[in-house]
Amino acid sequence: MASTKTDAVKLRIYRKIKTEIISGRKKPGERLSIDDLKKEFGTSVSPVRDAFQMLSQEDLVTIKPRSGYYVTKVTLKELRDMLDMREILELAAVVRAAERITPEQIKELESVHAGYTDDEDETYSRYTLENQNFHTLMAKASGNEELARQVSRVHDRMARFMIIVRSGHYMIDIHQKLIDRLAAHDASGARKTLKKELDQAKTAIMERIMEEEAGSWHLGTVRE
Amino acid sequence: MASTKTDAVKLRIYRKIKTEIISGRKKPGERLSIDDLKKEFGTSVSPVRDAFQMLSQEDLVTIKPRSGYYVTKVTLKELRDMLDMREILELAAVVRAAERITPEQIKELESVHAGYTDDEDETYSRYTLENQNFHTLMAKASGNEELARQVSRVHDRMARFMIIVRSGHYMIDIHQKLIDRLAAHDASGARKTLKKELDQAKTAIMERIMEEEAGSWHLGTVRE
DNA sequence: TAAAAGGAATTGATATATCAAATTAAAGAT
DNA sequence: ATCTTTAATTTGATATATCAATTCCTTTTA
Repeated sequence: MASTKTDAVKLRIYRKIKTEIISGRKKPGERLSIDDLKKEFGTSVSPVRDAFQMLSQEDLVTIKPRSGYYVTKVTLKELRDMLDMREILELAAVVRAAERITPEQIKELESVHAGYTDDEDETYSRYTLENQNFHTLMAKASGNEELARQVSRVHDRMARFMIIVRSGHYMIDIHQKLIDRLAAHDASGARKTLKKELDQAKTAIMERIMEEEAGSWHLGTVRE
Repeated sequence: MASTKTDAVKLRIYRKIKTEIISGRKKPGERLSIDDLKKEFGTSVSPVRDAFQMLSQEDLVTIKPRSGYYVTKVTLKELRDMLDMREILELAAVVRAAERITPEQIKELESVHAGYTDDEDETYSRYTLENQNFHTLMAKASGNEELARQVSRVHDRMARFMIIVRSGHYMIDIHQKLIDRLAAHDASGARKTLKKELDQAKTAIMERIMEEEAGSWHLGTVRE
């Protein structure tokens, strides 16, 4: 996953900006300057523009023609739509995965899952990343690559709102149960378990948003 | 939808190539030359590259770095995945649409549907376009804009394989019934009706593909 | 003082130039 | 004659230059 010397410059720039947006370091509404990036990477405008163009296609960057590039703002409505999308895609994926998952794929899920601990010192972003990893792997086990890619995409766009519910080992327990149900090829059990996790996550996200951003139209927007 | 003078050049180029790919005029595997496009539009390389970059993000164009831009090839597996995706997305959409569709949206669906006739003289592409339009409108009625966009995207990628089953007024009947069920806010009825249409379309597509492209790895690929 | 108009500065879009990789064709060896 | 190696050509990637729009600040006027 790391950048190699064969990678085009635009891909390195693309990854850098994407990480900054997903992690929340670059706030919605914030301007992304071509000039800054080209200086940072010691390149010209072309690769930077290519990178922005790609990110805009993923809805992470919004282009205001002849004006500038901005981190895409997310409205409450859009967040709801994304959470709904997540449910549609992941529930479809888990049912298919339960039918056809292989022992190797179970092992992969377990190895990602083993990375979790309930250690409070662990960084927030590490949990989010591993969680995203877990869910993407599950989607891949569905056998539908397009479905897996869409799951990953939705997670990317929601990453900065993702709240990992870890109270009382909740996450660890539920992921473990999900692995068990998948290994037993129990589709409806796996579906029910995942639904519980998704509901929990949705509630946590919406509650925190409502508290923190009450009265504000956009979410996580940069103050100007 | 037509290009206006305020549109950036890259958008006009983007639309042109997209139409050519979706309609099947540009065949999978076919090379798309920057030089040709820039001459055709009387511009320089920059807008053409931007357009290609956008299309590659939608999986309509594949970039081979330092080599060229090609119309994305579609394997049988990928077509299956897309048909599966279509089912996942559209079934989720129709259930939501049945719950919340407005009289205005019903009217919109009816007006698109009224465009259908069983006239054999009508062009194939007109049917495909109207069908895509109908299904996108339905997805929009779900209230989830992200869902609607994904439905539209999947239709774009599958457009050249779409076979409208019109024998015995089948399409007309089923779309009419779908409108009826939506208007009655009958979610399970609407779902069942749509499922029937999707199954029919899937079977028709797979059967024709199997016949016409038997023994070939890729679908609709340009002979070289 | 505030609003509007005009102009300067910033910045992205497009055009042109240069560079490097990849493909293809040609030449030589087996 | 065919396969391999190498050189030439094609073509995309990147860099630089120019153009045009937008933004923001200043100045003027009500």
